[in-house]
Amino acid sequence: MIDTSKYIKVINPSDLDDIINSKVISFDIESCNADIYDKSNRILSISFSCIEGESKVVIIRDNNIELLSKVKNILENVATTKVVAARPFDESIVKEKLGIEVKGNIIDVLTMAHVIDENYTINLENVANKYTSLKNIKEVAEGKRDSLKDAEDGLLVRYNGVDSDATLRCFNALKNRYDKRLKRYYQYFVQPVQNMLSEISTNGCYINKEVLKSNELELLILQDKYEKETLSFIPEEIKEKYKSNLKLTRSIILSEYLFIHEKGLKLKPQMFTGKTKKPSLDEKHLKCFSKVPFIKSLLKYRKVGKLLKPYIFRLWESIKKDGCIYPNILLICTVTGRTVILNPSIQTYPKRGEFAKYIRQAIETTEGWLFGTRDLAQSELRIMGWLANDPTILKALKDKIDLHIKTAESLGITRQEAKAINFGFIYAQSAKGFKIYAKNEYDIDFSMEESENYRDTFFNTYPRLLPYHSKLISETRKNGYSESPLGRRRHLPDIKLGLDGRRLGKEEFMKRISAERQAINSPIQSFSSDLGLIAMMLFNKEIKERGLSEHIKILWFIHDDIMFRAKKEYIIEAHEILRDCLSTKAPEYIKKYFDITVGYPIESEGKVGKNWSEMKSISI
DNA sequence: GGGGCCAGGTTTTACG
DNA sequence: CGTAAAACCT
Repeated sequence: MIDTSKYIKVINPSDLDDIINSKVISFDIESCNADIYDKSNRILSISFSCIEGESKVVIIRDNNIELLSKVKNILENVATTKVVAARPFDESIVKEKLGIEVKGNIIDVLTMAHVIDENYTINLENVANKYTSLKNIKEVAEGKRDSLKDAEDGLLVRYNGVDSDATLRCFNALKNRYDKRLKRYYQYFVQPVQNMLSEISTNGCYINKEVLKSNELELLILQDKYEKETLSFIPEEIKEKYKSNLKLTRSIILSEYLFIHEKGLKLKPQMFTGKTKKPSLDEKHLKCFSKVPFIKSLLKYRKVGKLLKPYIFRLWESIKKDGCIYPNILLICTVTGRTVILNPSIQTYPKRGEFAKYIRQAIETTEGWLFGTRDLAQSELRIMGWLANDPTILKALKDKIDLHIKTAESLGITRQEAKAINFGFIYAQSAKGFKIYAKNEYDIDFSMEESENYRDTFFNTYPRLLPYHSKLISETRKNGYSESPLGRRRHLPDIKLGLDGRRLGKEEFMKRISAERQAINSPIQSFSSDLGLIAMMLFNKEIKERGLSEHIKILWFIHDDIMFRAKKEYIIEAHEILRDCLSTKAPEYIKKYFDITVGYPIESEGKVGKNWSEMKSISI
């Protein structure tokens, strides 16, 4: 049982004196819901801890002015370090609902935990269970959490109190687990980037609802048309059999019509699903029969449906009262340090194909503003060439020869094919993997021998890649984790399977070679992402220092692409600043704080546009 | 003895 | 309710 006897409701401002006098405090907010920009949402209480096992909980819904001013003093005191769980929620909601700007160093214990071990679900309860003696903190809610709004003070105090207590205990436990290298990664990468992400989280992006509505209507009409058209091909016998729930999304109906039923198409399946070995129904396989009118129609129906449900309908849900979206950028989510964007999940928005414009047109700037994007040119290939010290890649970069063209020339294939080969082989794809890949992507049948030849030619062209792969694998085996140049770690226990000489079963063997490829990919992918984020952080800093905060607003980062909006008259300047942050300031920062010289030219390409559908390249 | 979709994600739907 | 498959992104 959790001892909640020292979680105390604050009555007088003086009850908070120990908090205001502490160097390190934790705090936690309870609100009606998780949506900061929801007008009906409000803060219920705020809890502080400065000693493990104790919490001071201020009930905000009582609206005690005297207490609120004390809370403001605490949160705005630059001299105290504030520890929270899950930035930037607490600081953002305090700013939005109470107008209080949290100042001083803000540290997120969930981030601290993720940097130590990226392989498990991060939430306060898990972290507390793993690192502290405070177990199962959800217990204090007595199994109910949905009605905190009307909960009696006692429950609110316990519920809120345990969170700030757990947060403080996690902080104390986790800081002892940081060695020098992790500390450096945290201090000079994680912390400043998280501060930047918190700052830009309030830079909304306008959505043109008229455009969205009319595109949606157009798609709904198309969807209806394709559905009727597709269904009309299916014979009555099959329709009758499934009449209780006749839908084109049901695999059983499609399979029966395509492959099985006497009155159906009787097609011979060529590709099968991974786990269950059923005839595949995905686009790739269906395209093998692209002459069949039913399949053409079905694929269109699917495309339109895909655009409507996850993209257009979900986008509506993300638009706030002011007509803007405020996407949530997560820094601690993926095992390699790539960011994830949610609400809406814009990093998956279609970019190519005839339907992409239906969603991207609605993401539009307001009058007088323009979007700018800048993406890192061939980021991961360049990083691989640098870290492997591969003479061919480094020379091509020096001579400004496109790396995909270089591969295309060496292997006697097109640039597009070379692109796929580059991305496959730099992360140690096998000849057999390549054979399957070439079949899937280009419908080219290579013999095993031809595939092996391509692989051999590739690695002869870039001779330092294989030795570098071996080095990464052996280092990861030794340490149990791979490490990026800046010090981000990826724990890969499976890489040690079979090293004791034990014969491995197929499954275990697959786990091991998968871990080996991950060991090769992780440091590269991680560094690429970190570099972009450092540049973004420096861009943000530069914007503030030049007094341009009202004219340039950073929006988000999609793996190698930074997106911002700027007033028309500042768009050129914004691009110039960001370009310099990427190619010059970021490597300077990395040299200064990590003592690493980035050994390849960092180049980026800029685009500008009124909406996200029609972005045009610019020569800056 | 050889095995093998390059890696990292989100969201939706159907199904047992 | 968890898993698999599908479709979208870098």
